[in-house]
Amino acid sequence: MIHPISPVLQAPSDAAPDKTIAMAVSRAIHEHRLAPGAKLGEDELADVYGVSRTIVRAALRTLAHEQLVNIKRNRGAYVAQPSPKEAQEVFEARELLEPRTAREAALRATAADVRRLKMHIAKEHDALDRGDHGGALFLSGQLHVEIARIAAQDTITNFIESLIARSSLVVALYSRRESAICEHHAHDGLVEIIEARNPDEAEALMKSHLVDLHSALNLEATTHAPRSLKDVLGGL
Amino acid sequence: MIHPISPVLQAPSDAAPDKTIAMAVSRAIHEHRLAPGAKLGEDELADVYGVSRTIVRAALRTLAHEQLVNIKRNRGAYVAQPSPKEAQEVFEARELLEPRTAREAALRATAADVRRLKMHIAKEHDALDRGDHGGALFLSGQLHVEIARIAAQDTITNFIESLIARSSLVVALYSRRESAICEHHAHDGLVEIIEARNPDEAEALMKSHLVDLHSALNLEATTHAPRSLKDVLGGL
DNA sequence: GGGCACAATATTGTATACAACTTCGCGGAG
DNA sequence: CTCCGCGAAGTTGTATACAATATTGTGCCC
Repeated sequence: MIHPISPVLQAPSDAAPDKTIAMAVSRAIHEHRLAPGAKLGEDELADVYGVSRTIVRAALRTLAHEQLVNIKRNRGAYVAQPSPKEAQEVFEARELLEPRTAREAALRATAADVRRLKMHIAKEHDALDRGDHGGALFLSGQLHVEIARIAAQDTITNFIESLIARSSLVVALYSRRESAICEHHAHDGLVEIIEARNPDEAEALMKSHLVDLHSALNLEATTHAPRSLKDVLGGL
Repeated sequence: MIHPISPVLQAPSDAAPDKTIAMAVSRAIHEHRLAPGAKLGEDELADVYGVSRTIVRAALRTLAHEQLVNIKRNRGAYVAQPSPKEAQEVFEARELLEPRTAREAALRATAADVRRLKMHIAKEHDALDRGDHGGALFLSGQLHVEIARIAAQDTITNFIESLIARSSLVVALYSRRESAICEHHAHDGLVEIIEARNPDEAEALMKSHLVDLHSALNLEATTHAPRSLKDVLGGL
């Protein structure tokens, strides 16, 4: 079976243009080039990508459905700012879904799958070495998607994709450690265990990996409210 | 906290018109008034709802994202026809998510919540008594959403909503018993246990309820392929 | 009579024009 | 000086016009 979704989050050039734009913006969010709260003006985007607002609106709608973007009627689209509660929920959901997919992946992974995962990790290391922080962040999330994909449960994989995209926003808002990227050794370990076809350990390791990530967040409602301008500059 | 989503799947009249249409179509699918595979012409819908194609297209896009509708580029939108594999996945995902929400609901349900659930069941019975098969089918699914809502995990609730919508299509395609609606006694039992604040039993009962539903399906790939015309009339 | 090519029709995709709404700035009244 | 209201500018929402693509129908050729 051929994976229906492009593994690099890049639309083929002959695809629907709105999907191309949605992916480009999505990627910019993943890589923390677009901060939570950033305004996404329609004319501006239309100009950047050389299409009409019609297309841009379709793309924004897609992103809104994935909860990466907030569309306020008559007031425009903004990169989403998950509340602490939402952030909590995203990770709880991941902790529910991903251990299961890790287990399934350990059961089903082919040699080719494992090869792909290893290549993925190599790219991740490479990006970090090159100082491409954004790229590493993005790839780090995508590894989780790749693992879910091996489990061959498209429905759950789609959920996970959506959760990982939102995790990017959560990390941008609430990460307390500077580099809250998945530590590489964690990912190395995961892939090794999948290669070893050890479902129980894969499940457990994924769970603990997610708990680690979760606990690296600072979700105190008091410190980080959904950062509005008033809030940021309120002291003055 | 006020529930942000309308519990009756009906958009307020002052809301965005595309959401109104999306909900109307969604409901028609829920109630099996729109069969899987039905073509959803843009002009036709625009005419029915008295809006321009712009709005209709937005609505169709929303439905496509929920996987209730399949949009084939340049060829139109059709009510989705989940494959047996997809059907399987939908129920597996439900079996993973819903027992958890049932547990949580049993822990958190207020008296008002329980009252709402009971009223919901009453409406369900009522619809059946009136012979409103479609309405009963719809309400039956919505009860699961209501329970998820009590768990107050919006992220997971959204997933479940999406899964239940798709379940409607799955039932339309693969149900082997005539009335594959959740049996009322099953729902009665669920609500009772939630009222009794018994999380363990709630979790177990939801799980077995879903397994029941799942096993009422005939997912043999040979018998029910995604019904295309060729397939239906192939014998001639 | 069957099959293929081409024209006619219908439907979807995109851009643009216009309407509605929000926001910002100005000016006057208190 | 502050506050309210009004108007201008800018942005989003919707409808429509046009372009591109798929589908259907017709007629010619074999």
